[in-house]
Amino acid sequence: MSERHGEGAPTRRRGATLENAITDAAWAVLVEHGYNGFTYEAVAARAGTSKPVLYRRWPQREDLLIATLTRYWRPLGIPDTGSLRQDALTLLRAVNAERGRTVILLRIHLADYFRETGTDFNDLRSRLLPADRTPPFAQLVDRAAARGELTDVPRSARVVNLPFDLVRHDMLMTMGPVPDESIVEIVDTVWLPLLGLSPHATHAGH
Amino acid sequence: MSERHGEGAPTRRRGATLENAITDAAWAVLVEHGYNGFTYEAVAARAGTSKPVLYRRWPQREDLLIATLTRYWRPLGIPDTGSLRQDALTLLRAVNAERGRTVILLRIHLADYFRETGTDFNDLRSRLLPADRTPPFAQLVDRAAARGELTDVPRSARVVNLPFDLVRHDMLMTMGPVPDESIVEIVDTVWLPLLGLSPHATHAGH
DNA sequence: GCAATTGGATCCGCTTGCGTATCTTAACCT
DNA sequence: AGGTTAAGATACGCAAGCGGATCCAATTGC
Repeated sequence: MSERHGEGAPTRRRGATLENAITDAAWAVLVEHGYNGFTYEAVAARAGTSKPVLYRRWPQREDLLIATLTRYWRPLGIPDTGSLRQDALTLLRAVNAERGRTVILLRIHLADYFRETGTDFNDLRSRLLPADRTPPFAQLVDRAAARGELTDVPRSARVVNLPFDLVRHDMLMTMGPVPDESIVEIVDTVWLPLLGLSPHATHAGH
Repeated sequence: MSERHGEGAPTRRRGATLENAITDAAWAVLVEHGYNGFTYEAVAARAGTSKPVLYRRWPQREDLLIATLTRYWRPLGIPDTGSLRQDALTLLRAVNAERGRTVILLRIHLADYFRETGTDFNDLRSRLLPADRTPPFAQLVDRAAARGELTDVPRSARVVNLPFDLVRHDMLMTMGPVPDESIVEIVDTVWLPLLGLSPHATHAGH
């Protein structure tokens, strides 16, 4: 900004305030222009600062990328409503709301990054998340079995993670969040029947 | 190539021969470097020719892209083996083999193209394929119902297309073809049970 | 065999982003 | 208050790709 804003004293950000402003701008650029539009010039311009400020903190583009993603990637909270169906719906809605853009970003817009660095989505995830816990839906199913809502037979990961995969699939196809009816449909007409439950045999119908 | 090759007469391609060589090179560049690496210079170099040759034929980058994709996008053949399970396996294997790279390319590497042009995957598909026929899996299910293999109740598109979606999902996640066991698993442990069939109740087991 | 095409090499000016250096001055510390 | 830190503007040479123009010669059609 070479312009003075209004007549107020020129404001100059520092430290964490500045870093947050920059990673916010970086995120916006990433979402709007993809990894190849993710240039130091674009991020600096968007953040209202200049390239040297970025280079001083993140010498490599990858450093800036990681810092940006870290700010926007939160581990999912695992719901516990007492009903498998409600747990599933709640979790999928959270995924849809919180991760709608992130999933697109990671899987699609970062494809160039993965190719350039020779890395993989899993490499990136292990840099963002501490450990590999059991997948969210496996936790839901385990708890439902412990409650007696499901019989305690082994189930394939494919069936257990099916709703997650289908929602992710729809997000990738539409490049955005998924309508809520799709989530309900996936749970009620695909997943619960496969597990041997009918949607309304459980408590807490919809 | 300013080098002469061996001592043979310098060969100069023309017409269709040249165009095929160029679109082949363009495809290779697209697969290896994505849409942003899909430059006239890179394609020309790869094809062993020069930029003006490309510009003479395809003035816009999009023209070259469409010409390239057209060469590599074939409508799927719909199998008819007499058994729903075999039909499904055959179709999914064909998708996996023929479209493994294409799906990745279209969905992921062309994300930048879609954003830049403001277009959509469906826009592109309608430029590559003539009409929108009924989806492949709907045809399989209709035929199975006509044979009496399935009862003739209405089924949601979600359930009908489930195997296609799951294979596509796996291809997108692994950025490549899917192991054959996944295909069998999807059909036998997910789809057929959902349709009310057990994998081996039909003829022609695996 | 000769003339018309057209493939292929080379060069142009332009733009964008890179990564760094320099300089000012606002914001903070003690 | 005075000194230190670092934000932010500006400029740099470099490289890649763009979209053409120019030129030569290999191929083809007649």
